[in-house]
Amino acid sequence: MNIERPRTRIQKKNRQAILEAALEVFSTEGFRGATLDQIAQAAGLSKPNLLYYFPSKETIYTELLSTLLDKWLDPLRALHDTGDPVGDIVDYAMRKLQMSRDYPRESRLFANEIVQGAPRIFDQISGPLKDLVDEKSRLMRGWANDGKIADVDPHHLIFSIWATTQHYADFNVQVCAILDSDDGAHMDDAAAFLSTLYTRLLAP
Amino acid sequence: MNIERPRTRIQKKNRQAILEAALEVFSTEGFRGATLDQIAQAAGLSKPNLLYYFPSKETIYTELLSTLLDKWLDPLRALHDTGDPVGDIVDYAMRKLQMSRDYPRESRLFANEIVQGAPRIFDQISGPLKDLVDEKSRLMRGWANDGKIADVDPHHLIFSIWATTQHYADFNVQVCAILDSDDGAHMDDAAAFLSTLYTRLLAP
DNA sequence: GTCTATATTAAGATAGAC
DNA sequence: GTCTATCTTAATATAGAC
Repeated sequence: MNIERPRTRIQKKNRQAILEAALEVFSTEGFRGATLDQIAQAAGLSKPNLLYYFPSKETIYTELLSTLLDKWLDPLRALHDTGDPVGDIVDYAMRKLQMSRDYPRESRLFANEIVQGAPRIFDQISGPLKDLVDEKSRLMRGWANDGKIADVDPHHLIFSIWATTQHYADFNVQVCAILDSDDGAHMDDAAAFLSTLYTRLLAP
Repeated sequence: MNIERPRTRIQKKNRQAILEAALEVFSTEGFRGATLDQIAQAAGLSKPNLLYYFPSKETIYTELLSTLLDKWLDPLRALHDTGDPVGDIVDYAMRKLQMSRDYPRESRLFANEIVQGAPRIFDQISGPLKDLVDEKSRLMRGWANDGKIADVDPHHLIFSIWATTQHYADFNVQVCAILDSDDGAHMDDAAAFLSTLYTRLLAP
């Protein structure tokens, strides 16, 4: 307790390097497709050394998933009443689109997991995630009852915002191929389109 | 050439059983996650017998992908001018939603492939798929120029229709968990929501 | 904490009998 | 066409020296 422990600093640095490398590999290969060799190489460590920091491949993966889910839900948590409900919801969609632009690997990590049936994160989806969605759905329901936004199903509205924004991360290869566009060059067009889409839908 | 060849009938039946089993397994496990053991068992064949019909795991997978992509694009091909452009586009979205309801495994097969960078189907995306999308985008651009639909970016409109409809197949586990709903019980609500979404967007 | 070497499975694919 | 047996490789994980 008297002097600093440099070992801890090294540990933190290596753990971070591993999680960063694991995000890179898991997000493009999925859980089964990723190998510890790939992750170790990307992290600049040997495979046994990697397993010194995490007991198993599964542990790395689940730690990644649950850590990132929290960050992933920040935009939805931030949704609240500022006096302009339509603007609040459109802003939420824009923040989600920003997340897809800035953190596409996180988005693809979740996409891989959910598409394959959420075998390792189902509890967090049916628990905390569902609770948050239900809470924000009640908020939107209230706006609809007050005539502040159009009367649409809040759950399906949230699904559509997730789908349309995450599409630019999860299906990025397809989007770029069809638009003949580099990564992210089309994001301003996407923002304009989605802003129009949800503004017209929600106008009371 | 004189009498029928029962071997051919057996071959066709087994090939079909293998492709059906492979669709089931690949769509939930992804290419790397799926094993020939799983596919063989699901098809009711031994593993060597399976490899008598297809030379490799990769062959099964790519044959599935390219066969199904064709069927998958039928709704978009069917999009044409009937005199009611807004209705035509909404109908397209409804047909796509039907596909997600009726063929969720096909949707997840493609989702797995695209999310992971489309390593085995990229050529068909940047070729035939892009051509079809560009053609239908020109059609919609014409409608917008004639004032028959609102002036929105056709490519991003198509992306949003894909995203919102396929979401109900690809992220089905999450949708069901959040809605506390069984498979497909919410599809009518989804149809109503999406119909409203695109009708309001496109009204000139 | 990090390494080399290795144990242990699992999985794609083949050989060869029937 | 179908099977049993097997080859081969790759991948997770561990042992044990340093």
